[in-house]
Amino acid sequence: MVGKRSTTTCCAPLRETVLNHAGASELAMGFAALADPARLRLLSLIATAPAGEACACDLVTPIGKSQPTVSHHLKILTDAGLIHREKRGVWAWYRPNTERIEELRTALG
Amino acid sequence: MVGKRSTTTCCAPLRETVLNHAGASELAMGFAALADPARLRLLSLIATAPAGEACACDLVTPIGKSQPTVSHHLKILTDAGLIHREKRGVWAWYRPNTERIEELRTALG
DNA sequence: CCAAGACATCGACAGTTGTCAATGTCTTAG
DNA sequence: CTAAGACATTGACAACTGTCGATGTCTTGG
Repeated sequence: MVGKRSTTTCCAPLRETVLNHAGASELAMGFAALADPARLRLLSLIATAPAGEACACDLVTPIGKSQPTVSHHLKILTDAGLIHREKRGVWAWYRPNTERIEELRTALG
Repeated sequence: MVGKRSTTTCCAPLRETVLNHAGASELAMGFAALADPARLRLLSLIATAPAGEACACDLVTPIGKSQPTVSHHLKILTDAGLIHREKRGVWAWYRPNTERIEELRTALG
């Protein structure tokens, strides 16, 4: 259950109305991106970064996996809309996409 | 990333402190259970049920998958701590585990 | 232009997941 | 006790996922 997210705003809290198929897919893609410890730690590292953004170069060591693996996880988080990537010179900078995170949080509310 | 959850309370919001390995695994198990459209719709059906609980017998048709598949998804949600199962007579009744759902919601906060 | 370095992509592989048909285990009506 | 029915479990299979080493693509310093 990975894939690129659509841009529609989504969804009412699960307990309020029965989730339709489209909304369920949309949310499932987001939660799938959170369904891995390494990705959760990446998101946490990025969200707690002092300047509000983190350099990919500082993420490989704390995660303790290979550089391609970390790059892969960052791509999944990006495709799911949970983080935003910006390439500046040689480095890639990541910051959390608060709206999308809040969207998932709202669904659980 | 499925499995039975532990009973420890978990975790501070991702943005407040960097998630440790144990907390990451704990959360990942929860989010993995949410990473499927059918399971999200099941949880939604259960959470919106009038009496606060839903009979498994009323869940197969709306999901549109086979009975064993629905049973399988309900087990995953149960093992992840997101819903609670109670067998009464011939029927199985499910209700949401609000604390566990709130736990996941808090992590995204 | 060249070399070094940061990051992404590719290819491969083992492990996991979603699905269903078939079957098993209970519980209750008669 | 027996039959029917609700639900769980099993077995099988294709599809997907996480991981890494090797390699590719940029960007910058010299």
